[in-house]
Formats: sequence, structure tokens, C-alpha cells
Amino acid sequence: MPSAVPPRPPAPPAPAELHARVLPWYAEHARTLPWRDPDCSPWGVLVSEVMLQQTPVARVEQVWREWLRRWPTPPDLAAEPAGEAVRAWGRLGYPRRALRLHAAATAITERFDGQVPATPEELRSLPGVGEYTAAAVGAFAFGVRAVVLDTNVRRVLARACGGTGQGAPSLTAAERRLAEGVLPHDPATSATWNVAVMELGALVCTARNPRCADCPLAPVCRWALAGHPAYDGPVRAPQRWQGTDRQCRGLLVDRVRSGTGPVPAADLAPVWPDAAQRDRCLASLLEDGLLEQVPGGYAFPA
DNA sequence: AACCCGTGGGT
DNA sequence: TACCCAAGGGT
Repeated sequence: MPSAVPPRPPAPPAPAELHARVLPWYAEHARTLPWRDPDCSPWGVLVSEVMLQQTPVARVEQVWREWLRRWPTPPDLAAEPAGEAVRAWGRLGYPRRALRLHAAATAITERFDGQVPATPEELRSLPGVGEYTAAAVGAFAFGVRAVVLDTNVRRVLARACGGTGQGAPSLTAAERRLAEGVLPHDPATSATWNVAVMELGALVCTARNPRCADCPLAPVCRWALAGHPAYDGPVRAPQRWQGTDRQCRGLLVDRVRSGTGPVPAADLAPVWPDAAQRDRCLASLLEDGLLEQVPGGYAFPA
């Protein structure tokens, strides 16, 4: 009988091997993005990170340039009405991010003397800045050694080290431990590692149709070596869209954005036939501070 | 912890 | 076409 070769799963690659493969790849393939310019201010980095929350790079670039030209520093933005931030947000989506960025600019102006703070702990205290964004701004703008765990990093580590096709539905303690374990000890190298793994996930180790033939980790990737097994973990419940409040709110805000002044209530009615839902969404937009009621109708907050 | 919050491009 | 996905955060 043929000697049974136990199909032992490959061990996760050592951190040093990951670094040796990913860092040179990044040096050659990194995109040139304006917020990666060494001269980009911490404020520019913060604005980019908030805009990039759930929004692709391609749609962010133009709006980011307009924002930074118009508001080069946090006090510049804080000096204007929040509604200006919402209007300038354009169609990036999740316009509450614009509101929170304006609130963050105000907090930076009042509590940090107009300077974006450098530590993830201080950054985390700003509106709209969560675990990921605080780590990213600390690392990319200030060279702080921080665990930057976005959807790209989680996917790359899940595949290369975990041998599974994707990360867990929500961030787990095990993923944090894994990411901390592979983070280079030297702060400067750790910052480059963070952006390099993110870039690999964005360009090569993509969610669908990963380009393993072009991946520097392919020879040591547990998922690739195992033959790209299908993901069999817990699945995230699909998000509905048609008929939801999100869709209704989006149309209402879009109607105000498309005009230059207050929009009369009568002009809001046609965008959503269900009057009850429309009224509820309008009330929630007022509650959120995304719109306000003025003599002429509804407008962005002045 | 599960759910809510926009938008547009790729497949 | 319908669905998936994108540098998440707040509650």
C-alpha cells in the first residue's frame, strides 16, 4: 500500500517572511495617492481616511482635493457652517461622515489648538474616528506603531495566515492578536507594513477574483497552498436597499443638494411616494442635523 | 451584538 | 439583472 502522506496543513508564514515579501512588492507597486505624499498634512490624512470609510479610492480623490484646497486646516473647516461640509461631500455617500468631520474639526480647534492629535487614543476621541481610523492616522500621519486593521488587512491575514478565504463577519480578538503578532517592531517599518498590506489587499488579494499569480505571498499563503477552499464560516446578513429609509433619505438629501437654496416641502414630496415614510425620514434627517427647516423650506444647516 | 447609515462600479 | 463590494462608525 502506498505510504500515506498526511496532508498536513502548512504552517502560517513567519512574520519576517511576510515582511520580506510584502515590503518590496509595495515599494514597486504602490499607487501614488495625494494623501500618501510626504508633504500631506495630518489633517489631509484624517480627511482621506474618513472619506475612504466604505467609499472607493477612485471616487474620493477629486472631492478630497477640493476639501483640502478649501479647508487646508481644521480651523478653516470649523469656521464654516456644518452644512457647507455636507454640500461639499457631494455623492460620496453616508453624508453623516461630513457632519462628523466638521465636528472633528471643531473639536481639534477647541481641544487640540487646531492641530490634529498624534496618538490613537486622542484621535479616537474625535467624532467619526473609530478604532481603524485612529490607528491609520496615527500610523500614516505620525509614524506611530499601531495595528491598522481594515477590511483589506483582515482579508490578507485571513488568507495568508489563517488559510480561510475571508475574515470573520466582524472584527474579532483573534484577528487583533494575529495582526499585532505580525506587526514589525520598528515604528517606521510598521507604518510602511500597514499601508503595504492594505495596498496588497486592495490591488491583488481582492475579495473576488484575487490575482494570486501576481501576489508576493502566493508561495507561502495558507489559503492558496490549500487550493483556495471556499469560505465556510459565518456569513453576514445581506443588506436590503429597495424601499429602505436609507434609500429614501438619500433621495431627500440629493434633492436638497441638487438645488442652491432652500427646497420647499412641496418639492420634496415627489422624490418618495410613501408620505409616512418620507416624513419619518425627513424628521430623522433633521434630528441628525443633516438638514434644517428654514423659512423657504429645507436646507443644509447654516 | 445586530442593525442602521449612501453611492456607484464590477461581475 | 441582482448581488457583491468598497481604507467603518455609532448606537
